[in-house]
Amino acid sequence: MRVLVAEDDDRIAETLNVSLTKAGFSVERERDGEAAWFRGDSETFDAIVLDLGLPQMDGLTILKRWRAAGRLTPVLILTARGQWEERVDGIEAGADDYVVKPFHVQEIVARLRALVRRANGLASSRIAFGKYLLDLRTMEVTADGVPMDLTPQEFKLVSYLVHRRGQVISQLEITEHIYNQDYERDSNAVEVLVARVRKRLGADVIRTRRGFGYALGDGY
Amino acid sequence: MRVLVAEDDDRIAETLNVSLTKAGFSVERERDGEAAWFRGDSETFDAIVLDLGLPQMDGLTILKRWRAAGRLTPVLILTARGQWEERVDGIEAGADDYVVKPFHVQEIVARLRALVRRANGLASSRIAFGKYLLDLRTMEVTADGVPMDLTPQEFKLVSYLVHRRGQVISQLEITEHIYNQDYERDSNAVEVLVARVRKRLGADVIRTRRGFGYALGDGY
DNA sequence: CGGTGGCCGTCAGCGTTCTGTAAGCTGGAA
DNA sequence: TTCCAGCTTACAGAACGCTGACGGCCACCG
Repeated sequence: MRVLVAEDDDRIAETLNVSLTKAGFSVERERDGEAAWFRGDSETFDAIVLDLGLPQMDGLTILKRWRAAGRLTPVLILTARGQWEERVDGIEAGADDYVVKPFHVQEIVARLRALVRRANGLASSRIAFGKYLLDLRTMEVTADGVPMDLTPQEFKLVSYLVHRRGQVISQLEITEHIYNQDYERDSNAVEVLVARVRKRLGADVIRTRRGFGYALGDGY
Repeated sequence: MRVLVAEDDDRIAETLNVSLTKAGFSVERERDGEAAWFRGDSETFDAIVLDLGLPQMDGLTILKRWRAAGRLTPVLILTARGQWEERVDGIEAGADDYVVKPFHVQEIVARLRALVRRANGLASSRIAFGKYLLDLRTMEVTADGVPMDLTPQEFKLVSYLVHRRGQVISQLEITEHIYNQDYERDSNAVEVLVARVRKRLGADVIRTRRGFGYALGDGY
């Protein structure tokens, strides 16, 4: 497990380094924002610990850039006590978790483990597709942070397609997965639903494979 | 906050039940190991108090199974005085904290609160959200030092939402975590409760995500 | 012991939003 | 051109959540 620690305070960084190493992570460290952004953008880590108050480039900016570039590496944010707006901003910018300073190192370790597990397992709580971000925690699909206001059924459909990205899925399969068992065989409910999603997210999001079913559009 | 107490001794269990309930937890209890394991595996609790000496299935086994299955619920272990090895084993098996019998109930309460807080990434027992301050010890919500006089149920709701800030929580989840097991399936108790909290703290505090559930409002 | 007040779940009614259905239309494939 | 899978639109019933009123329950108090 490779972790990037982006933290300018030497004392904190050293504490993290010791504990994380002991916990079996291999730790890389950067002290300024620009360097941190570059490494996070060009290398692959299993998780990143990101202090919001970095010199050169602000932590939030870094995070947003990564997310905009489609980097899905789990990010744990370090924020000063009581800066709750920062936390909210951080989450909206795409942080997967945050910890308030001063913190217990054990906590960071535990949370990093959880993040990595979640990211490796099937269930990451945030999935990017095209310009959209699907968040299972908030049950939201956003484009650049703007919520798309999907209804429950619409969300289910998108969510299902995204989870099976790259595959063509028949109407029957869709029906079975997003409806209860008491569905009507001959019903155009799915077609209508697809139309509704297209109206919200754009016609390209769902591609029709006439005679076979539907799939996420190219580039999604 | 929903807590599972896995304890075979009726007297101890009852003591815990009373104190934890008074402290704002909703308590579920199991007396034997197998039942405890099953419930901890299949339901979600915010914390678990686990006696190591349970009939049917040993506490350590239970804990290991939960951890092996990826259950991250904070677990506080009850262990007999002087059983030093048990404690070590417990920690290695994935316990988050332990208390030695005989114990002061206050200590359990305090430690449980700390566990729940830590599990949710909150450092202090006083948590700010928006202009409000939530104090878990006094069970009070204040705005600029002015108490908002929430009733116990109202406080539970707010507290739960704050602990899970950033997530959308379904009515079912809310019911499960702030009421005891004997809840009515079809009841609008939660809706009414939400309305009452909004009347006190302002309509924005709780956002409705129609068809999904509730979440703390933007900026909280 | 009876009265009072606060808490809280239930209920009925209402407005809003969601969603499946139906009916007619479109467009791609053969 | 024909045909049919899929699209579009309108609509009505269902689902959802909000509100105000009510009453049971319990603690407190005279």
